[in-house]
Amino acid sequence: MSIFEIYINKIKELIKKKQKNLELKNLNDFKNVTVEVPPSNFDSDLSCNVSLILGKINKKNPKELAEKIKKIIYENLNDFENIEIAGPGFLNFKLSKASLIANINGIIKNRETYGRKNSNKTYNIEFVSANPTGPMHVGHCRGAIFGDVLANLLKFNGNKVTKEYYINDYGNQIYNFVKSVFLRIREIKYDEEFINNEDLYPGEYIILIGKKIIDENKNEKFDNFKKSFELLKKYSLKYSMELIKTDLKNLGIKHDIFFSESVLIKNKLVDKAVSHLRDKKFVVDGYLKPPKGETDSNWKKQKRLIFKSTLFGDDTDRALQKNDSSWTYFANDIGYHMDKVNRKYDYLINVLGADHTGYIKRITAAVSAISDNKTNLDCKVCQLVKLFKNGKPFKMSKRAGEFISAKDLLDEVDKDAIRFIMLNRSNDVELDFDFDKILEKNKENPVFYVQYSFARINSLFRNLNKKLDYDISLNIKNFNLNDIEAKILRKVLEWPKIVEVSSTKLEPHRITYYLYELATLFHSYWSMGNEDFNLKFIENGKIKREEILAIVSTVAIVVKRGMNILGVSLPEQM
RNA sequence: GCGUUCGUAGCUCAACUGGAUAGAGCGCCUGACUUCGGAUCAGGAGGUUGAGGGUUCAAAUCCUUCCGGGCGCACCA
Repeated sequence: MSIFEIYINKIKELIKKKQKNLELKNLNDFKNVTVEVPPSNFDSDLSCNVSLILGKINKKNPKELAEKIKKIIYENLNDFENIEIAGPGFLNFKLSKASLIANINGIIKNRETYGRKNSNKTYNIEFVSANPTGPMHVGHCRGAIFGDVLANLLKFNGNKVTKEYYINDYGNQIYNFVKSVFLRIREIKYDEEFINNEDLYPGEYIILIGKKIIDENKNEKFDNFKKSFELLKKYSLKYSMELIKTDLKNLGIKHDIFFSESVLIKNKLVDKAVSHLRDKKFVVDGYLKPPKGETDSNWKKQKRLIFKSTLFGDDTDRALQKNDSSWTYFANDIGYHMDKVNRKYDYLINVLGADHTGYIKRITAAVSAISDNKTNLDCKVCQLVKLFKNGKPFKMSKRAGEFISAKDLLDEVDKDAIRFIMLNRSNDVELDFDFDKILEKNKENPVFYVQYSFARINSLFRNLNKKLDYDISLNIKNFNLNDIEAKILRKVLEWPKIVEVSSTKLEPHRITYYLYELATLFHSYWSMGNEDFNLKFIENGKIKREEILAIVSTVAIVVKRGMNILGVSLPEQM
């Protein structure tokens, strides 16, 4: 349990017990009552808003109520050295030396699990799901890393997480992809010019795939597209998935399940899902309304199968069949999601690119319909990545087949830096990715800055001939923290809160920000010895005070836990 | 037009699902290297949180009307 949970529970219990003395009629289950980190300008470790909340529902002056609660806490708990009432009625607590020591010891003792928010749910995270028509590009990287770190985070808390990739290996795009490979093969084998048009994939990788296929099928003439189609499809998909899997591997990502759309269709999962929804009357024969703003000249009214997604909050009902009565992409996706629902996860998460925002309502509607509102699907959108080099943006042009691929990125920048930078923004904000900054070894590069703090801590321990997990013993009689040490410890105590919020909100960027802040405090602490010789850590080869090692150890522990979740390496020396 | 998302310091962004005096980095100005690794640090200037209205003890955060950018918008995937 985190320090915040421990004290919120203690305070609640105490107030419940003393409810009459406090003349509180209504506790309302302590809804919205929290223990938080106070703003940094207050010299306190913890802060509680209980008197503001209870004051309001009991129509009492919050400051007066706070005084009473403060008195009761003093009389019943001896964890605090000081309690202050601040602002409109916050209770600010300063922990006693004994409880500070207990906390530090607890962190050091439970270094592997410190910060964990215990939970044992099952999650399915679908992410990347890049079309198998070509290698991954930079935008996919962001979603890939986001999903992977989310998985790490949820696993850290004790949940079971399945990482899944949906392969869209069906439909027109695959036809065009295979055709492109065919035409490239004709080009190589028979010197026929490859004439690009909008439906085809011109990229260089298509040529490579073509060459590989030629090598593996020496006797095949490739004189008839129809005849060669199945063979070409098999190999083309295989090789392009290999490209994608290599990129993922180089980013440090491994999915548990690759789920194929064409297998889904072959196994009639779509038919099953649709008839399931038809039984519930959510799928009917009907007519779609023409899109608004469209003049009806192009609009053909046609009877088709329709999913009534408006019953579940969508803006319009959605077609499940095309004009030729084959399934739409959405229908297939319903089949896929029914399969996920049937696999009985507690939570489903889809990580999507910004261009799929418009798809969210209908797919969440579908999941609600399939599961009778029992399964919750959370769609997280990763916004665009904008690349910069030499201060200038580069553009990606899909038409010319020129885009910056994950491989291009990995060739220049190591995976640690890519992972950290991609998470250095909230997922719903566009991200500027600067090739130059990321290669620098200074403060402008946050990955380096955080790694460097850990390296410095290791260097300190090396100088003392001690190991990082050396058994620190603190003595209550002469335990004393200076201002910066108290500040650092408060930051370290905040770690469980960061884990909790990041995982409940599914926002891993909070971890990168936090680690940067922690590293800043640490570097500042480290450098104080430059200003004032008395603040140096070591004298005559020995540590001056045991508290220093304790504080620094807790920093190392948290940095390590954080970077593990981010999947970023943490060298002991740089 | 509809939906969705964002708008916070000169620039790029945070802000603990409503909290206290809105915080970082870059850039700008001023300082600290006989170093426990200066690959760093200390200090300063910089804000009507796009605009107006509302909800309340408390709003960048919730509601509402505008303004402005991104993305999407039958039968593609």
